[in-house]
Amino acid sequence: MINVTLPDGSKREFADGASPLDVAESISKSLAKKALAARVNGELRDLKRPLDGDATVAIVTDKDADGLELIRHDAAHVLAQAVQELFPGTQVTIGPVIDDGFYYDFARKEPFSTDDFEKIEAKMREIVDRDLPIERQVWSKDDAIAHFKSIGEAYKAQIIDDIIPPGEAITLYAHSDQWSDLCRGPHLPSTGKLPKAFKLMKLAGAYWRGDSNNEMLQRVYGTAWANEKDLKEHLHRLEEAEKRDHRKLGRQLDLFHMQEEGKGMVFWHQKGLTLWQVIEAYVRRRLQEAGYVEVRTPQVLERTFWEKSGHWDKYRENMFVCETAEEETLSLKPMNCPGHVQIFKFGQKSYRDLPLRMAEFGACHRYEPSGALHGLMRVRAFTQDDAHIFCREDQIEEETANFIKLASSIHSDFGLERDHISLGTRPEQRAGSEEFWDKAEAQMLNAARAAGVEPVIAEGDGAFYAPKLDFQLKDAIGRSWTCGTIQLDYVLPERLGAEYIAEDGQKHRPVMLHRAILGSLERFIGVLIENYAGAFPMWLSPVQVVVAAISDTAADYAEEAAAELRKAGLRVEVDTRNETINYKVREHSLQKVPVIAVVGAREAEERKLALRRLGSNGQQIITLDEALLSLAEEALPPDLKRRR
RNA sequence: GCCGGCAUAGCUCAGCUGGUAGAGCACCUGAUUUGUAAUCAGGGGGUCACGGGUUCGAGUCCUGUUGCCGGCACCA
Repeated sequence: MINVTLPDGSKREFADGASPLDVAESISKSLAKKALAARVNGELRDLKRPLDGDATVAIVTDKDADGLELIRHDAAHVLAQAVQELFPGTQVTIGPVIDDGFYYDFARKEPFSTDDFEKIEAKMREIVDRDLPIERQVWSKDDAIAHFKSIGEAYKAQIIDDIIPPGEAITLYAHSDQWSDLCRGPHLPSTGKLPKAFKLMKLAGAYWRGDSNNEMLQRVYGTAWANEKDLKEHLHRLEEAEKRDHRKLGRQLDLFHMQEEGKGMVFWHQKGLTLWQVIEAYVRRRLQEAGYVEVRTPQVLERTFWEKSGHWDKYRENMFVCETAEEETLSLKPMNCPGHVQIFKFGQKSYRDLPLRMAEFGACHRYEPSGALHGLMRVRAFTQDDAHIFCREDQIEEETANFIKLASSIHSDFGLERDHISLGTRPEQRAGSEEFWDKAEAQMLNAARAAGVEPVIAEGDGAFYAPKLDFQLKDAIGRSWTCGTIQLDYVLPERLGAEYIAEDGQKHRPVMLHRAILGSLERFIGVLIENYAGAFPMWLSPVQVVVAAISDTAADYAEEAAAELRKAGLRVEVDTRNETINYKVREHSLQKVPVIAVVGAREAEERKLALRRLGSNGQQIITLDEALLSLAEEALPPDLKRRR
């Protein structure tokens, strides 16, 4: 006898060998029908796998997050079977679940085409209709390797060989006798349980085992949902997200453009630059408040300089190098750190000067691989809101914690929600002892916790000389970008000979904290555009108010009102064109101007403004004097608002 | 950099199996002086990304290059 405890706390008895499916059936026929898998003592298991003994059992259906994951995993398997049926000779490799769907990597000489998708999807539906029982099989490692080799699946054989410790058993999941795949499971009880709400999305290349030295496989991405409605909603969300694309909005709102001759370089138009300047001024105030000093270092420096810093050796491929008529070799700075060390080294520094927080809006150039370029998010010329904190070792934690608080406050002032903070730990290739890394990783973790955040551990993602914390923000379609980082560095001060006089009168080596809050102005503006879909809050909006005249009779007053608003510090445009007010409202609304001040004969007469807010079609008629006060107040950056 | 796709007017796009380029918006001109998301009429505008090739003839087919898009790798 097996005692089963259900989620509601009730207990039932079953014969030995009973499975979660029996449990589901004992509860209700409909539950058994909807059941996809079960959580047995917290572990996700196949529905038909017999219970080992007394257990708590929760039936998983497509309403659970677990259920959706199973559906996606099975969709990947069904995709693989469909592809192998349609394209014999194609080898399978791996097919995991990802956000919103799944992918499967195939090895096949001829490229797949998106034209094949329809055919593959039809075959997938056919496999669902076959309702093949999905069976869990336990194999020995050697048998499994021999099996996959015998059927020409070299990649599978290699995975098993590399990943599974010798002697350990592995599981295969078989779609009846038609198809099987190496898999930890669990899976649905049969292919018929897979909802047909799936769709193949895109085709891409991907290196075998994620290593660019390996051959490239063909990756098919798909999405899968519990039902047709969820699928439709997902596709709709993607369409909506596309409208927020910063590259599209950058053109529509006349913020910036890029062109062939300057790959990865931005031409900032007037409105985009205004946004930039507002952001820069805000960050400058926040840094000044937080005890930073601002500096500026040269754009181009001699090769010998970069040799000393170590970049010539380690980073050469990514540097823009140039030669002069006098045969000097120079490089555009790819980062600001070595320059800041020079300023630190200039003259003598005392322990009383520490921590020294040295900031620069530093324009850097990096020769990024062409395939990495992506709108404003990944460019070759960018401006970091960079700073280096020179401090003693015992100041690291406090400085790091304070930095995290400052960065969080700034991100929140911009209305951005952080996805997560990641702690990049020791990479495979690294400098420094294990003790050093143990200590450094603990310092970063403690500092994060002191600032009230629990970082997600990114194994092996640290810099080669020390761990780092990265602030991850998401774009419109869910891609995560690093905006903000703090990295510990003992190496550069050593290399470049930075030192200070301590209380003991001796020279000591400072530690450096590299840190940025926005990351780069370019990327940050890209994220901002997508976050707001171009409809910026008043304080960031390149144009805050458009004064639109209804007819020529109000034109003079419109100019006068605009001049007054400008005097109050607002960014204002006037529209006295010979167009209807409907046309003007539409145009400025599409340009996402937060406030349109409509003025006609009445307003001119009474010295008033009819204010219309973006996104509402009501209006607020107030006197020009009132408007000057209230709009100026509204347009104040968040930090200045707090000071009042 | 690698795999795949795409490239037609300022923008968004149409142009079937090769027969000599089109729409809407934008722009310019004129009329209209307008009350909260497109006033009407007329006009100008394209080496069809660039370079080779096939053909009587190429936007369309082949090929090379560049750029962009989606991934992968990279991002101290």
